[in-house]
Amino acid sequence: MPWRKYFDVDEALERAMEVFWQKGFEGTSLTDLIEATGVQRQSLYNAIGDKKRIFIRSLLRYDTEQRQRMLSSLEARGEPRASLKMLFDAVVDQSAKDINKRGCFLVNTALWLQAHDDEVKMLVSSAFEDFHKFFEKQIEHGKIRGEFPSSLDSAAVASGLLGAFIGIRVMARGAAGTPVLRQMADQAMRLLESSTGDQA
Amino acid sequence: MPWRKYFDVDEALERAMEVFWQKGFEGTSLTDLIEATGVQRQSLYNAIGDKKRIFIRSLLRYDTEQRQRMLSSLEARGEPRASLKMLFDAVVDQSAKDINKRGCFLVNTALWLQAHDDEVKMLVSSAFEDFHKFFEKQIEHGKIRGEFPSSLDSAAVASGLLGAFIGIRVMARGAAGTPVLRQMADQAMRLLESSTGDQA
DNA sequence: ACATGTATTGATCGATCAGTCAATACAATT
DNA sequence: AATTGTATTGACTGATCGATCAATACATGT
Repeated sequence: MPWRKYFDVDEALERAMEVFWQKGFEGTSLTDLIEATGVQRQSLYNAIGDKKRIFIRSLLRYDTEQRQRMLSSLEARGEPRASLKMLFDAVVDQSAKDINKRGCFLVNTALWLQAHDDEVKMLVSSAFEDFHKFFEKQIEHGKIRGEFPSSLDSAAVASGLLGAFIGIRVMARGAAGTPVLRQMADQAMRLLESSTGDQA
Repeated sequence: MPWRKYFDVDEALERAMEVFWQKGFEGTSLTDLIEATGVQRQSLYNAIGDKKRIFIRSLLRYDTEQRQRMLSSLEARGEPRASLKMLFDAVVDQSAKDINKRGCFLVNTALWLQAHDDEVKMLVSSAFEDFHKFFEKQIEHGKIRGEFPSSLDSAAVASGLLGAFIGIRVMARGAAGTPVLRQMADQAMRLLESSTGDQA
């Protein structure tokens, strides 16, 4: 019967993800993917599919390995304020260290949703919805624990945090230095304090 | 002597800007530009330059006509709180109306700075610096006028506003609906209120 | 009316793109 | 060891990319 030995698809996807992450869909050629994965064209097609499919699989991998893993580990701590602070600190830290200035694969993709089909749009949108839900849940939990003022509009503040997060990720790609990113993160945390307008 | 009649370079740049704005540098082909401007290849090369040059001229045009015009008109009002509110309202409004979901040309470009050369990087960075300065000046002015609490860290809040602005612009490209954008804008305005942490 | 010299035009360049095909390599089954 | 059938390999497809060339069109200055 047939030859059953494959190259490691997961490993290839990991490499492909890194390339797409940094150079985007249009900026990445199949030649780039071949060089990065060490896998020949036809083998990629056989094992995964065409370029769009490789991209989606890569994005999916990022979503589960980076975003979901991060969020659920933070969720497990049970200390909303500390978790949110850790999240924003981690983003700034990560951006400062990232010499390639890759930012966030999901955010990078979100800016060019029009160029992609509905499958990618759904993936990105639901990832951001998930992100929003995470923020909202943390805020709700924090309000119960007395870490945040109960006057906060959890859903609205969650949107604010999401926006700030994305802003940081965009600026981290090269348009701003670490100090500004740090300020952005600090200001995001300020949204969790009660403000003079809340009582109105 | 020579034939002195040209096509309208400014008009061509306006059309080119619209295409680059929506599809990005890599997503736009010379054929796209020719169709959009109605100008032949060689004429574009003669009058403006190569694709990179057309892109830079388009981006420069956007920067002066959209960003600078908006900011200086807001600056002229002399009412910082109202101006900042108008800015964020305008962004949300504009995003809601924009059927093509173009977002902001500068933000779109900022996410792929690595693909561009230093000239583009400088252009985008200084545009964002300018944006930051605008926010900071408005906050400073508002503090003097008593519209904002003097306890605010103007530079830090300016970073927060810039981050929020960018976040809105990114999500407006398709990953979120108008209600979420509105929440983001409202939360940005909350950064201008005094919060419990300010006195620490 | 003629000469001048730039603007425009259409054809075309080599490079690269995503994707495919046919030949080969080789492990598993008999 | 011969057969079987998938994995791999490298050559190749037409399309499209940005950019250039040579020929033409034509307003201007004499």
